[in-house]
Amino acid sequence: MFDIDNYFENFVKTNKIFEERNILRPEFVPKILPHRDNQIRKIAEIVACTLKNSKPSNIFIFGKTGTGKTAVVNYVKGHLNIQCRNSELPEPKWISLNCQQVNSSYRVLARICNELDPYNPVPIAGWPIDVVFDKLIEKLDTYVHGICFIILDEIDILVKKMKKSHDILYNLARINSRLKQAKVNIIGISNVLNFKNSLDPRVLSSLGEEEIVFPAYNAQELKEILDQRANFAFQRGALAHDIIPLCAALAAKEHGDARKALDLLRKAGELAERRQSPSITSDFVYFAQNDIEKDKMKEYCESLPLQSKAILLSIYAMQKNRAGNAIITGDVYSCYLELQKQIPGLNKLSQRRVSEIIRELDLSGIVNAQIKSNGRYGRTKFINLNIPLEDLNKYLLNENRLNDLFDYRPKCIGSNITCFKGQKYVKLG
DNA sequence: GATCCACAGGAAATTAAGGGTC
DNA sequence: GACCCTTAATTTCCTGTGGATC
Repeated sequence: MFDIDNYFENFVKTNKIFEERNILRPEFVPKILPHRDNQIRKIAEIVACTLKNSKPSNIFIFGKTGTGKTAVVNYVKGHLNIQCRNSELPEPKWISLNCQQVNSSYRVLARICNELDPYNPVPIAGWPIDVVFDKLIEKLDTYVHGICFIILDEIDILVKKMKKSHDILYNLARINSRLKQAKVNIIGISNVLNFKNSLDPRVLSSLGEEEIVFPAYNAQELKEILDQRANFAFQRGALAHDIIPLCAALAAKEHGDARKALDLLRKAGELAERRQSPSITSDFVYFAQNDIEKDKMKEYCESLPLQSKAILLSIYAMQKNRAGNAIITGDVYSCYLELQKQIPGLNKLSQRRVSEIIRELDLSGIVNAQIKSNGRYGRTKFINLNIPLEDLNKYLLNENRLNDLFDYRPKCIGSNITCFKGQKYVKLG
């Protein structure tokens, strides 16, 4: 039996690992941002005209996740605000939106309005979009006495999701011609390097006046970033000498993601602390890496809608019972139709939608769906689970409606015939 | 080289839901 | 309560794909 009192007593006695763990969190902005001098200088040069009360050019910032885009913008923002205060100029207004959460034209406009005037909020739905736009102009002129920077983080998601967002971005980029007093500057941030190609040329010419690319960090740069933070985050002697190079090397393998490197280091520290180890060793880093991956998968599976869980369960059932046969989209759909009848309150989806959900599962990394052509036997996805069956079983356990179906043996698996649109076909081997 | 299969996936249409105004 | 608006989810329709087979 676990001796909880003894554990707590030992926990207090063992050496502290962390001095200040928040320093390792991604939202922490350090006083110095290593290897981002060029980008800081470029943004500073563009926004400096704010100090002469002129509107800076709109900016597009590109770079993969964890390359310091948001941190650099926040860094410049802090310094520009201080400079404005020192020069007795009105401080610019900064409105930051993450387009993953605020992902429709209406919501973007409404959110900006509500940031400017939280006491008279625009409703979350119901108004015609041009009315919201007029309201935005009114609020900008009322509440902004200088420059208003609108930061659209992950702007590519907004554009990908909505055709109408092109119009809104175009209108936002040209909003200054309708403003009497305020001036608006747009900073678009994207993780997708070729995102520009998907933009309407009108939007691109008005919005992308300046472009800044954030390259990925290499292992040496990541090591220096980790060194800088670790000095303040950990107790002296808590880190073995090889830990930071190891974390940097593991993160560098994944397109130089500093956020991932910091996460890995923090998680390794937390594991060492929980195991009451006096220091962090490389084993804790590997455990942490494994834990981060598992946590991501678990969180992803648990947050899936019921339909996606049912499709995942169909792939699970096929893989468990397939006896060496390949799993293709048609099989998964047949199995899904069998399961759907047994899950209360679950509507039947079309094969088109099921195919789309399989694609989403593939993008998330939980399954591997590779398109292959079998000549005259057609072209389809060959699907495999990317995680062990027992792990998926655990991740889906929180969905009560699926609990009785983990041992389900699909009827379609017993025959070599599959049905589609009323026609029978011989299955692939 | 033409044909065929089993989808893949883009685009448009449809439906339902949530909220507003009058 | 009727009607309008936006959005999200899904369906329907359609064209494209790539390699085995004819």
